[in-house]
Amino acid sequence: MKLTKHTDYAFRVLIYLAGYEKDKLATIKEVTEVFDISRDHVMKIVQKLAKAGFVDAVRGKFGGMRLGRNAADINLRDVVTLMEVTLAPVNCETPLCRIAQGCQLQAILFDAQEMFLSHIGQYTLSDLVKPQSETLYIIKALGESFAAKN
Amino acid sequence: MKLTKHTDYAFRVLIYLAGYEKDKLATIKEVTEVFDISRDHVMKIVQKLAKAGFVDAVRGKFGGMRLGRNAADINLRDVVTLMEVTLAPVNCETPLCRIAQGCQLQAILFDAQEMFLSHIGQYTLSDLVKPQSETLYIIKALGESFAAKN
DNA sequence: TTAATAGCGGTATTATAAATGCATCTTTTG
DNA sequence: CAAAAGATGCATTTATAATACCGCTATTAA
Repeated sequence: MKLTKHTDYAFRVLIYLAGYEKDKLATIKEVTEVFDISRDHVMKIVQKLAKAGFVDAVRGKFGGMRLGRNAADINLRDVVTLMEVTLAPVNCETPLCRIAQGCQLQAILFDAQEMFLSHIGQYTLSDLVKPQSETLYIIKALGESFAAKN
Repeated sequence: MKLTKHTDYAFRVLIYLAGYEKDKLATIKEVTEVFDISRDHVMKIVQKLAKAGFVDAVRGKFGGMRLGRNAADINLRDVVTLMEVTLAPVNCETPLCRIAQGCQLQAILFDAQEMFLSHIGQYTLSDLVKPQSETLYIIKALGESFAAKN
């Protein structure tokens, strides 16, 4: 049930970017410092998000990243399925479970997983960073405090 | 999202016991051999199940175990919550996430988890081992083949 | 045309937690 | 009291997530 930190961090990055003015670029360094995660780690996550089109990464001096599409078009389910390597709740195949054939539990667990995912699928990034929200306020403050130091 | 093998194995043990005649005892050894899991491992799982009342463990010679209550009274959600140590999809507290305060994602993920659990909660062990089911047939066969060898 | 900035990507290492194994105990019955 | 069977604590191994390292490529300004 527990999601990996990759997924967790991916959400943090996306939320942070969603709080930025559209088209303004945030650097890896900024995200790294704001969330206190290692540069390399943020790098991997951003690359994955970039490949999936959730963020645009701009190389070179004055480069950085921004959302690759509108926050309202970034479905949270898609982020989870992108970041999580193993989603299956159980592995009945290797090694093969002696009672796998005809086992009713598999279907129940997979349906439950689908319930989990489809609930998340009801939301987009824009639901996490609403106009007057506390989250937006906090992000702005973090961004400003970073800008002041640099 | 992935459940631990402890949970997986707990289900296998319960399913196996549910296929037994009521009050007839199965030994750890039998479960061990039938599912090809180590004795020590099965032990741990059975002990946890016993403490929760899902199985009755009978010590001493001619001991063994049986279901601690009717299969229809063993809710699958309770089994999962018993066996899984960490159910929380994310940990926003340690270390504290900079945007935890007012974060909408937490609620969404926890609600999704609740969706997962409540779907499982709609079923009991009796749904996994129905009277004419393939599962019951397989269990019986496995039990007989074990008995023949011992 | 080079220095500085910033993202890319493969590989290696470390940390954590799950999975497993070991040793020794108690309980029950013939 | 011996054999069978479960109880329990601790140690070890393994898997995988998390992190770090290193050299690369792209872009821009002096």
